[in-house]
Amino acid sequence: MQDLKEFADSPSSLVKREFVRALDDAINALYGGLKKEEANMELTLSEPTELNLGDISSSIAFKLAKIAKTSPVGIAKEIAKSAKPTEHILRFEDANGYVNAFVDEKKYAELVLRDITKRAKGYGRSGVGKHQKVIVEYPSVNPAHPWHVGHLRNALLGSVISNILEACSYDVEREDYIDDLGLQVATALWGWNNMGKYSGSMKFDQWLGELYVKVNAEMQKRPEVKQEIDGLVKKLEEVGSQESRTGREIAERCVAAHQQTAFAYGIYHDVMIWESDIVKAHLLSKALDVSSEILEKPGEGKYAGAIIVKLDKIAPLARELEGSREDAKVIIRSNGAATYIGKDFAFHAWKFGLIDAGFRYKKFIEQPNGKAIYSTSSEGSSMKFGNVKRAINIIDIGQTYEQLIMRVMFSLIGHREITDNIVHLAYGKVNIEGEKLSGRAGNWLGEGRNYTADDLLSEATKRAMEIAQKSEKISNKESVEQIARAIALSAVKFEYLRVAPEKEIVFSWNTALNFEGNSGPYVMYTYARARKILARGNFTSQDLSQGDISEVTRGYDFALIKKMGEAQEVVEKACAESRPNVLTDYLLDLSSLFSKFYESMPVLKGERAREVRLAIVFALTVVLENSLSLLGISTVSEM
RNA sequence: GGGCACGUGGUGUAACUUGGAUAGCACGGCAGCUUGCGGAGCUGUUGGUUGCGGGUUCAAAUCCCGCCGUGCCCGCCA
Repeated sequence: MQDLKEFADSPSSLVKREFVRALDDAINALYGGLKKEEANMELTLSEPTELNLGDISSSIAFKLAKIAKTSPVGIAKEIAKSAKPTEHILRFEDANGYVNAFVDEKKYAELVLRDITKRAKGYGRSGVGKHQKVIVEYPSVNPAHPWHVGHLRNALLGSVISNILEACSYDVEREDYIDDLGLQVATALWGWNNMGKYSGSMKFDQWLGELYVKVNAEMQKRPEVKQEIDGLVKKLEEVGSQESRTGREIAERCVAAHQQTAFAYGIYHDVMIWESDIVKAHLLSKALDVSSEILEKPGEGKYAGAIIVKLDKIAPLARELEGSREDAKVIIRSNGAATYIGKDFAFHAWKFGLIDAGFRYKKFIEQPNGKAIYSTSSEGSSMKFGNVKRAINIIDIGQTYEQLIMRVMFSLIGHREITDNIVHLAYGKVNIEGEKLSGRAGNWLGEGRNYTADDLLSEATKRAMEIAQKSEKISNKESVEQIARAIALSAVKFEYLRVAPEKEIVFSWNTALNFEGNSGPYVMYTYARARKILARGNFTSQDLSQGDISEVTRGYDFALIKKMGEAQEVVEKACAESRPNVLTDYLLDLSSLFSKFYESMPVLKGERAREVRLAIVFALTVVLENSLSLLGISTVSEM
């Protein structure tokens, strides 16, 4: 287990703290009696709009001015005059009522460069998670068709958020919930029995998806098909039935195909939980036992025979539900089958260790990252999955209502802490050029409508190949394909991740295959250029000490250094908010600053500044590499 | 009927949680930069009453109230 002490202070937070202390001291000396406790000093901090205004800024004078009923300009002036320099802060100035600090660029550069070199791959990581156990659920695609471009968003978000949590010292369990008992699998099973034969010429999930679409079309023509499928849904739940065995087999083959997609995108898991194993473990009745106090079973009326939760119990804790058309939510149907909310509640009771499932697990497949995915199973051994402190569910925004009810139910049975620690990461839908992605209609696969995640990757790779083949910078032509693949992945991933999760995305080939501007390839390109400079300059990381730190100026070199000093705070922010776009923004900032540095400050011909600039370039490659790896994007040294 | 999310130049977006200096970036348009460490780049320029109207505040894209628009949800479907 990693020692959390090593994460004590990042360069940017260290300087912030010095700044805050200097301001505090100055304010106490000047206006000892003035109540400034109300103003949280941290929250007044920002970066000045221009480099020549300084490096850190505080708007504290505005708050004090209000209390003292004088002008902020005068207060800022006084504070700036009496604040004492610190180890890394040279001087203070006031401007427009702000108090600005000028960091000693030489000392700070040394601090940042040394920290990056020392921590290397660990640079940018944080200890805030304190090894708390958290389970992240994604993408939980029905095993009846391939992933489409919308499922990909879910999987990428889940995978990257897991990476970020891990970088913040959380102990992460990457979990995938497989509903092999639902209508979708029943539909596929009907097709399997009546319409199709798998020849092996196509990826299994693709084939199954097309079959699934055909069955739906058949259902429109012959209503009796729907009834047969409904019958299959029941049969699937019968432990030991022929249908349940075949259904699981089809689902497993489909999931194995999903995993090929996942691996191609560098998306991994630790454990899969199958609905059929949840049923076998009687998780539901155990969940009912612990929640019986809030459940009702009406003998008559609309909900006769079902087990329900009254919404008026929930509404006081979730005001969004007042005024709903319904007055209750069904947990168990009158036919005995659980609803989605019922299942999800039981599942979360397991996740938090409220009930024990006695699951057995077997190894499902060895992943390319060297770790196995375990799967619940009727055989195998017991393992320590679940029993977490926090659960993050990557589920689209349309399910907010259900997630809310499910979460609040825990408060009603006396587990407020569980409600508070189930995070519904509600992401916006991915639409395709004017229409919705519809699983049922299957408007995203087959016959020229290639919107599967596999289609996207092969299209992106094709496009990257065209560009990479023309590149004169790639010395080893045999690596062109591998490089093109890395570039294609970066383009697609970056494009998905740069948009805030809650926003809807209209999928378009043009933006998904963006290789310029705010894009993954742009960041990779920056990295490749930096690497080339290091190679030409024969730089090895031990040379860091040879750099003459006094050659650092207040130009783009220092701007870049400052940005690099923020890495850990950026990762912590991305983690706290579950927003990978915080990281993509950071990478673009870094890349853009490096480009400016590169254009204006020669490294190899930098004369006396050569060594320290090489060190800056090296530091940049480390920070880029670390940040990109959290996004699941790999680097190449030429492209 | 109720609720949720979104609304920022022609387009895609950042900043909204925690109010703060000239609303940042990219695409597109226009004009430039390569016998220079990699032009997938850089520089300049064009284009915004931050959906509308009020309010709070020294200060509002950000907070509050009321509207409008778009999408989604409120099922014994998952």
